Amino acid sequence: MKGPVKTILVVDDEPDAIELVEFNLRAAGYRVIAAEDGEEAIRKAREGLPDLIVLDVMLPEVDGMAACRTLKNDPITSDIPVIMLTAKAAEIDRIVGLELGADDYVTKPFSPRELVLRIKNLLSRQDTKAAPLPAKIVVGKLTIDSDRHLVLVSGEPVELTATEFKLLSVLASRRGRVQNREQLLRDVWDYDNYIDTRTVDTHMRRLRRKLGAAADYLGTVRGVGYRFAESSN
Amino acid sequence: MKGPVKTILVVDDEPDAIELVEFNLRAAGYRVIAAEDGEEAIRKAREGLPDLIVLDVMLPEVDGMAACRTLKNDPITSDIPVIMLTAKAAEIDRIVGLELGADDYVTKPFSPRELVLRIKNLLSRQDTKAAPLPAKIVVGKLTIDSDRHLVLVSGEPVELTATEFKLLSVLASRRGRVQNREQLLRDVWDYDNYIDTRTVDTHMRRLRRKLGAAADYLGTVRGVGYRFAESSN
DNA sequence: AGTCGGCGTTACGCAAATGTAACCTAGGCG
DNA sequence: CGCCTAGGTTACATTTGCGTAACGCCGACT
Repeated sequence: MKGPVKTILVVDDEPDAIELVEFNLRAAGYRVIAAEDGEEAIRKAREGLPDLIVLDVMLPEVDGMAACRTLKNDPITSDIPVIMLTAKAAEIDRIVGLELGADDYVTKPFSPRELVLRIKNLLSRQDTKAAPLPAKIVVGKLTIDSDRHLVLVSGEPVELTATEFKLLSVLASRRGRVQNREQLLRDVWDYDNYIDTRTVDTHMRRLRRKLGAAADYLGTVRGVGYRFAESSN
Repeated sequence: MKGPVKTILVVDDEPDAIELVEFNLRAAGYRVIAAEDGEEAIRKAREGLPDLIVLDVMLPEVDGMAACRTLKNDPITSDIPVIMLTAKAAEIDRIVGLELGADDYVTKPFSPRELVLRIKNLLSRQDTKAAPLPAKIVVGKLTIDSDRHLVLVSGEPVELTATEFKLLSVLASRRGRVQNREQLLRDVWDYDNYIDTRTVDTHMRRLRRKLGAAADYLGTVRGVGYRFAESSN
């Protein structure tokens, strides 16, 4: 399933840099719009509502950091992921400290490949974050009803704890897509970052045991994460 | 405000009929999935969870009426409005008499325009179903009469305070669905936000004690909230 | 003023749920 | 064939959530 074409707003004051990035993003299948200073960037972000913004730190007029802060404070644009381009790695710490709300950082010079990867990463995260968990999910002999907080396997109710239920719901709602442990910790444990990733394994184990016959749906993708699939093996 | 695209499941064994309906519904902005017999219809309804079902009365295998009854008896699909297609107007009375639970009837041949109008009508009704508290709720040995502010357990009146009564009513009116403490505070205590969520627990305790034998209906879903259910344990 | 019932809060203890660590198993690679 | 790593499995200490009871405030009624 292929989503609609994503639009990226690229902001840099050097035409050469713009051209390079633009060329590579187009090649990767994105639509690109460009801006050359912070003011233009904010205007185009508000008007074009791009799916992601690549923003150079150093800009004439309104500089990149100020632009980032403005974008993130404006409810219209605050959900758009921002990748900041910095000249020196050392700058990143300082920028992060300012809590501008940028979502990722890339140091110049960067390989176009790396930038595209980071963009993909951020966009996919955005996709999965947006969709709220559906109220009911029915797959084969498994039924998940969020309203009633009820799980049925072949019609028989199964008792799950709150965490187990949420884990199952998140996996099932992303049917077929592999979720790595970090994603699961983020989505099930709500940004509670100080939890060991192996904890996910333990809960998967508990889930599988309780689901019995329906445990087949919970597949492991070695080295990557877990996935909800109809035919797992 | 434009909601998400609605999905309609169309069930008919004549490909021509499906095609006609499908074309017109698509034109009206709906997503359409199709099924050709009752069994397929039930399966696709459970898995696809469409927002509405258009169901022909005459079908091979499991016929339309049986399918309708099955759909309406299954908690997963029972909320989905069903429009039945019948060949003769005279049939409608008979079908209504069977109390299948269908929400509307359209006789063949029908104008696509008419069908679309009825669909819109049913869907909008679905959206605005903000369910006010019903006047009377009777579940097993428990009777709640809002008008008289009266609760009976196995025919015996039970004295409840105003808060207890409202809490019980709200829970009972959402039978089966789990309500978290915030929801209960909102609906029972009317937006009085400065109340500790643990207060809900205390009132649940008082309610349970007063209800005695009927306290079984009040289930706890650990980590989530409370639920009114017929079989709690 | 004094009493009383209803309500929100707080304290406490038990049991379920949870996170972690340790050990075991199996798949992938040389 | 044996190592190595990722994940399965198990056990356990800790944490959390809730039932329960007791307290104190407040308004109504006497």
